[in-house]
Amino acid sequence: MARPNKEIQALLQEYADLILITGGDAFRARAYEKAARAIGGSRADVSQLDEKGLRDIPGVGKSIADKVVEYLRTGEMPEMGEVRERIPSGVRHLVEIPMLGPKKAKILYDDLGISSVPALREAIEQGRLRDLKGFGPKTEENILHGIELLRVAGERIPLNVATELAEEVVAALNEVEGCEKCTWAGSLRRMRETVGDVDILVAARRSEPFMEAFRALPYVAETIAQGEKKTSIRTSTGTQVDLRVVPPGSWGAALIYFTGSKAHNIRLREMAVRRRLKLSEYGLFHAKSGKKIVSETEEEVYARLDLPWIPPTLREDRGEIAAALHDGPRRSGGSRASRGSHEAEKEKESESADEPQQLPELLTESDIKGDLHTHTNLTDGLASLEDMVDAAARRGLLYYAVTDHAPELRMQQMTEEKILAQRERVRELDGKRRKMRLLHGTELNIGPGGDVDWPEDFLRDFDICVASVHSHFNQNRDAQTRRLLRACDNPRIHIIGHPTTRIIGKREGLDVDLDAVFAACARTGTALEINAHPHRLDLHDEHILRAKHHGVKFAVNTDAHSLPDLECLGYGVGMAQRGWLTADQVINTWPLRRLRSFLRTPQP
DNA sequence: GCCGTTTTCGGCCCGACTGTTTTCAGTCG
Repeated sequence: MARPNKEIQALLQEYADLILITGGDAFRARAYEKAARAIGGSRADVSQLDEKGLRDIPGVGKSIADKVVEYLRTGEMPEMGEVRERIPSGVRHLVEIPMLGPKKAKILYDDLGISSVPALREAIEQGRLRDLKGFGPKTEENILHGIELLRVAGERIPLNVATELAEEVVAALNEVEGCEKCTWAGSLRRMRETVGDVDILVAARRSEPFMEAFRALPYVAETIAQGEKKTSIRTSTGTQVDLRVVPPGSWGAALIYFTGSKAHNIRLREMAVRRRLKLSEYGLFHAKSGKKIVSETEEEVYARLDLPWIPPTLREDRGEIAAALHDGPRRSGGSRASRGSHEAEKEKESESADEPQQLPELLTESDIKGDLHTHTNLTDGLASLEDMVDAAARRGLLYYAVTDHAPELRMQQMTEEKILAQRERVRELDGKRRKMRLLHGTELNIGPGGDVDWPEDFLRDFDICVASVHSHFNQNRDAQTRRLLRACDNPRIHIIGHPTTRIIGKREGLDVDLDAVFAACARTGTALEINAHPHRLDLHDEHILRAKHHGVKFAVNTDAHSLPDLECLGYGVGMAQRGWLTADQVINTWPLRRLRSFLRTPQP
């Protein structure tokens, strides 16, 4: 997505936050927030738009359009400068703490002069919040917990942010003369749900031009370390990026080494040692002579260790080595390793895994035929039905479900009339965009007792029903579990959306007996969503691995609320891969006929 | 600050929950 959009979005959002913190008009703040979201979600590159074009974006009026034009022209927004001078930037970080909003942040700053998260923690520890109006012991406790959540998440960045950054760095370094190969490695390549720092690997004969180009990137704020083989920088948004340049002949070994995980690498090195070899980022060598054996591609290195190539998303030391040994090196062309040592290895590695299994034929993004959870501006989406459908069709989907929010999510003001009118329009558009077929559905709200919004006979006429928890996050474990089990038992519900409802770094998942839910899903034929939104990624890999054992089916959905959201599918696929899923276990890889039959089958 | 077929002023998603209070403010979705 266009970088200026994100920049403007952040700027307007910051301005909205500051309006609230200074006690300004809440509606004015909301207007900025809305405009920020609309610009962030807009397909058009705002830096290419004039005032008129900007005002065509819903929620952007004359005042905001003028400010944006001014900012794009001069790099400044005068109003912002003024308010920034009055409010230290740290005060704004206070509202990033869950449970702490602008009103409380203002009190903390006005009465106690607290202008940073560490200062707030200190003030709580010193008991200085005790006589502040509206702050009790429970609030203190919640704030401390919120700070902890923030700290844990704050050191890591969301997968999409890291991906966008890595794409830019790789694109820039690919332009440097002498670049033979360039890609990202590390936890980003393994598609972990959050990323601590971004690792970039280049294959080239000379490293200096790359180090130089790297340090000169426009968003580099500081150089942390610089040398011949490695340079580390920090971006203006605080993310560390490491660049390693290796000789082209070492590419494969280096890519394995820098992709990790550490545990996976240790296992590989142990296997090398048992073969009287030595594995490093420069290659696989004879231990005694130091003579290089292989190092050019990942496949070669794995094969020489009697393994097929292992997909990066599996390299977490969760049994993938044992599974790969089970398969042997055949897939990658094979080697002439001695039979005896191979068999011994299998046994040894199998001991450490719970049960020997084969490497799965992993789900890939191209296996996904449709998206089964999406929104439009009929509720809280940013784009119209027509635009969402067009964009989905352009992405090559064969089918697409429109599932706007049901009435219990009251802020969306859904009614039967509205959803029926939408259904008519969906029927008209069905098959009209690159022959993509449309399903009309809804995202129901699972109430505190497990009931859902609309009556049974109204639900029957939807092609598909996703049901999700949007409220009452703090019920006790028993109640929460009963609630979800009741939803699983509802024959009208096909998919449980974002099953744990966690928001990465913001909100923990529900306290619920997930194994009971997984078992119920398997029993009733209710699919579990793998929500691809980078802030959710829910279920996550470990849950998927557990659910899979129960025999559950999954749906990898974007939950798109805007056109760019449709592009997030790959993050969900990454999570599914980390959960060792094959295409057949994911219902939206199925042909439409099979999917429809699954949706129609009355559940026991 | 934005918006409009009930409009150019006066609304602005609205209800629930939590923790603080003693009738309500702040936060969330």
